Amino acid sequence: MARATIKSIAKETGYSVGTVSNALRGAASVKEKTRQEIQAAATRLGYRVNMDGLKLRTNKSYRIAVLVSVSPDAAEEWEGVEFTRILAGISAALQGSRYEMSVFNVADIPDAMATLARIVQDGLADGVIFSGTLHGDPRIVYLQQNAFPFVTMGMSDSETPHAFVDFDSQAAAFDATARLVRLGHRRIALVNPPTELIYARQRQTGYEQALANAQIAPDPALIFNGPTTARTGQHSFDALMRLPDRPTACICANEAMTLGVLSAAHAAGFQVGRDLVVISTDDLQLSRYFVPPPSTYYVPIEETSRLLGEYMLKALDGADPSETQKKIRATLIERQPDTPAPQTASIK
Amino acid sequence: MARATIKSIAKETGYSVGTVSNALRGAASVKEKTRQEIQAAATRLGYRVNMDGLKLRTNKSYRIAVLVSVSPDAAEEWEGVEFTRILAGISAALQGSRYEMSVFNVADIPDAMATLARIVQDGLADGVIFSGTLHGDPRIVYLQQNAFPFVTMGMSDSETPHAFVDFDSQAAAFDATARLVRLGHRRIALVNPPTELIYARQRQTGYEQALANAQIAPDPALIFNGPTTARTGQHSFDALMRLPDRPTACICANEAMTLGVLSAAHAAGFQVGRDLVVISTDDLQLSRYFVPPPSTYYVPIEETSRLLGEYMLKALDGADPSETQKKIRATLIERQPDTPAPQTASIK
DNA sequence: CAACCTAATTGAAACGTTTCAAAAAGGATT
DNA sequence: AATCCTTTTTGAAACGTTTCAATTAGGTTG
Repeated sequence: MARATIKSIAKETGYSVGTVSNALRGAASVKEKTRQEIQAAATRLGYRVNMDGLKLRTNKSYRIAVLVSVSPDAAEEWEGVEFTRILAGISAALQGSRYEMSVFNVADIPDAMATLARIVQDGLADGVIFSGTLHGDPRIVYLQQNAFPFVTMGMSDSETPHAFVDFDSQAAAFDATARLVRLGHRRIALVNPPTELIYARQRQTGYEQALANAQIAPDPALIFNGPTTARTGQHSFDALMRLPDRPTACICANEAMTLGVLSAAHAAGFQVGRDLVVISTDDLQLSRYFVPPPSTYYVPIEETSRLLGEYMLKALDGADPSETQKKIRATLIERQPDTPAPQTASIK
Repeated sequence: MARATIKSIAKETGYSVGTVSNALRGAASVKEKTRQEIQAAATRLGYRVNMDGLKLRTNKSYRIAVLVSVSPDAAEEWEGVEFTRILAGISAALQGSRYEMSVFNVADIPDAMATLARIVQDGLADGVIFSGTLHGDPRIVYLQQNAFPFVTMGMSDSETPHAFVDFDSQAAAFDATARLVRLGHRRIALVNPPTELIYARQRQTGYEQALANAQIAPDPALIFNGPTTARTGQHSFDALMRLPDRPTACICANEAMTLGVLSAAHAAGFQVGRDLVVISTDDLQLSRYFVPPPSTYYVPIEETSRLLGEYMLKALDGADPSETQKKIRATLIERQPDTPAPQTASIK
């Protein structure tokens, strides 16, 4: 038995194709009794709309493009792992809707721009989701110019409001710093993402605010920026240890960086937890298995990503940006005993 | 300017729609000169086929379904992370073809069967790729019965040959075990995936062969099976340490399990590398950052996954299974000094 | 009951593609 | 020049859907 179509339902019920189509979409012009009758037949025959016919007719793609940035060395490094969860979250939100998720791998920003141009011009998708918002993000500029629906993971500095879901990086960095200060730490390192990322600035601001509150002058030598990989963590630690006045604590922006710091510390013979305190922000919940397991600010990323999908659907529905913006606070998971600062930055 | 279609090319060149369609597909019935003329017009107008029209007409989906198994606790654990790479590889292979990749999340085997039924019956995809082959795998049985094209990651015990890409798990386990035996280890633990997975058996076989070669009787107490997560590694280690006669080495099936073992060892005050040797198999290249970094058998998973995509395309093209089967050897990356076995299983 | 209005239904066209029987165009052979 | 092949091109139908002008049915009103 072939798959049920609008036509077969029309034949079955005796109504015309047009009526069946209208009925199934719940158009007001169809009499309620008729609607029910047609609906019943549809369920009985196991009707499911053929998206190809629909797309062809409506000239909509019913697709949400998700831009996934994979840097060239991603294959060598632990980068972009969180995308698995992000995609899972988005796809969960799209379940039940007519939209499907389509992944576009992009290498860098120019590549992303080229991809967006294709998406917008060729109608490859009806909306876009991407992460890693930049200062004066060209992607946002372009999409807003073309009035193309999108949701970002991370807020932007765009004048025009748009849909986004963001972690409150500033608050997390502030809390982490303040916590360490409270324990007596005065020289605290910050291992941060590349400066062009908005949330790198947010983190740094939170960090500096907490220091200012404690009247500690920030030291630029303690701040590192780089790709959110273990390698960056490793290199940051190595550089830190070459400083004449070493830090007693280190705040990392994600698990990969944390892993790199721990790895380098071990290689250098440092005992983390005694010589140095490390605090992280979690992507997955992996850091509990690190040696030693660090305290961490955790955000359930999959759940958060679901919001991305939901906001996208709302945006496509014409929702006002004010309904599709959210900032999410991270929660602290304590794994290290509250190690106070050593009297002097200790050397093994 | 609207997007070019076959119709607009027909108008432009003066040929009929049918001729243009045939020409663009390179049908032999079209005169070479005409073909070139039409082809030129197509390029000039920037023609790109509209897949929705194509799909509707041909009743093909031009889609490759990839079954991604996410267990319920995947969100809590480091499981399925390698899928990011697998998907990237497959999608790379599909680049340039008319096929696109479509991800189907499935929770377990019954769920996978239900999904496959939908895919096959409703024509959701033209071919399927999945991993984690089982003994008497019902997915393979079903797809073969329905003559539906598929490629598996991992070989199967099916009578009928089919396309697959596999790691040579048996060889890797054999090599790892033999290497440890050579260093004097006699009690070697094996932290393995669930027994129903074919490659779990393969690993165990390789392990037992190497032991047999050295005339060491295998001890069932040293073999653990469970989800390939850090938690399994952790629990395995804890159980191992309760044995009266402890192992001096441990072979883990993937990075997550390795991480779990290292974590548990650290928590128990064991010094890995002195008290116990751990050897891993890599998914990503992450274990180099572990504390301490273990030696590992590595397979470039993304590159391998590309083969999955290529074989899928070949299979859809009607290629013989013999052309679409490959076993890949892992290469050893040494990170631990070749730690010999301690005189007795040492306790801290 | 005729006339009118509203509510409900129909029919046909259109989206871009492939496919295939039929027609047209060329050539070669008588 | 008539006939017959072969090569090339055409025209129309079909895939499943939406959309919209036109038609019909069903009531109300005068």
